[in-house]
Amino acid sequence: MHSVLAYTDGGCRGNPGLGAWGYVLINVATGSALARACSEANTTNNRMELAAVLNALCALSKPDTEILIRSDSKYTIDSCSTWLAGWKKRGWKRATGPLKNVDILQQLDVELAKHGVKFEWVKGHAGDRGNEYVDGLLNECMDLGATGSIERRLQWD
Amino acid sequence: MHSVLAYTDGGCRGNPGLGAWGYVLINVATGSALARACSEANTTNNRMELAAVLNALCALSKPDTEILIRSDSKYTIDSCSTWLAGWKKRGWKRATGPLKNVDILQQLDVELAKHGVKFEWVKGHAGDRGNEYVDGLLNECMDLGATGSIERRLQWD
RNA sequence: AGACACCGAAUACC
DNA sequence: GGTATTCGGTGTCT
Repeated sequence: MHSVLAYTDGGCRGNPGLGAWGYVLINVATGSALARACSEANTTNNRMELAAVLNALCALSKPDTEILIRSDSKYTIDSCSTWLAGWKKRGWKRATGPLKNVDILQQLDVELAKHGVKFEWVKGHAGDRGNEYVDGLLNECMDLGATGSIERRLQWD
Repeated sequence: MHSVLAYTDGGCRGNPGLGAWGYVLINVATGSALARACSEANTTNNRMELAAVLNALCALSKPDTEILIRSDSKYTIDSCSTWLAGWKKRGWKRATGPLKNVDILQQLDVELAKHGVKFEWVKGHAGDRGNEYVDGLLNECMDLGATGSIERRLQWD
C-alpha cells in the first residue's frame, strides 16, 4: 500500500480570468515530493480548484494508492466526497440550473474510483505550510502568463 | 450660500489601536479656518476616517452649507456618496456579512442630508497641504494619549 | 438563507 | 516583507 499526502490549490486573477491549478504530491515514507502547476486563460477559481485535484490524481503512477488530499476549497471537497455520487445517479444534473464543470467532475469520478482518496479541509492563508507552498507555486505560474507550467522535484521534510 | 472647504483624515497606531480623527474647516471667502482633532482608544483606521467627516459636518453652524470634503479614504468617500443609499434601502445590510460602523454611518446619513456635500479624493502622503496638515494634527493628538483633543483657529491663506 | 474560495480597490499600520 | 480595516464583485454548491 502506497501512502501519499497531497496539497492542492487553484487560483484566478479576475474570476473569471487568468487562472492556475497546482499540487504537491508527497511520498510520506521517503519525503520525496513532486510539485506541479499549470496556468490557463479565462477560467474560474472553482474550476481550477477541481482541476488541481484531478491532475494530482492523474499523476499517481500506481493504482490503488492511498492518498490524503488537503484543499482549502469546501466546494471541491464536497463535490468529490459528498455531491458527486448524487449528480452521477441523477444523470449529472443538480436541483436547479445546470451543473457546472461537468467535464472535470466526470473525469474526477473515474480517477477517484482508482484509488483510496480521503479529503481534509485546511483554512486558506492561515499558515499551513503545504497550502501556502502550492499557493506560491500557482502565483509564480500565473506570472508566466496563460500557458505557464512549473514542475519541481523536492524533498519535503 | 456659505462655501466651505474641508480636509478630513483618520489614523490609528496599531489598527485596531489608539486612533484619532481630525479636520480643518476653511471658510473659502475669508480664509479663516478651524482645526480639530480627537483621539480615542481601541478603534480602527476606517472608523476614524468616517468619524472625521461626521465631526466636520457636525461643526457646521448653519444649515444648507455648501461644503467640499477632501479625504484620502476611498472607503469613506464611497461609503458616503455611493454605498450609503443602498445600505439604507436594504436595512443597513451589505452584500455579504455584517455592515461595520453602522452607528457612524447612520449619523452620517442624517448630517449629509442637511447640507450640500461633495467629496474629492486626495492621495495620502503625497504633498497635499491640507491633507498633510490634518495628518500632522492627528499625530499630535495621538501623542496626547487616548483622550487627547486639539482645537485651533488659524488663517489658511 | 448559509458556507468556502477567488478576485478587485483604497486606506491604516508594523 | 508582513497584518488589519472596509468595501465591491464572481465562482459554486446545499
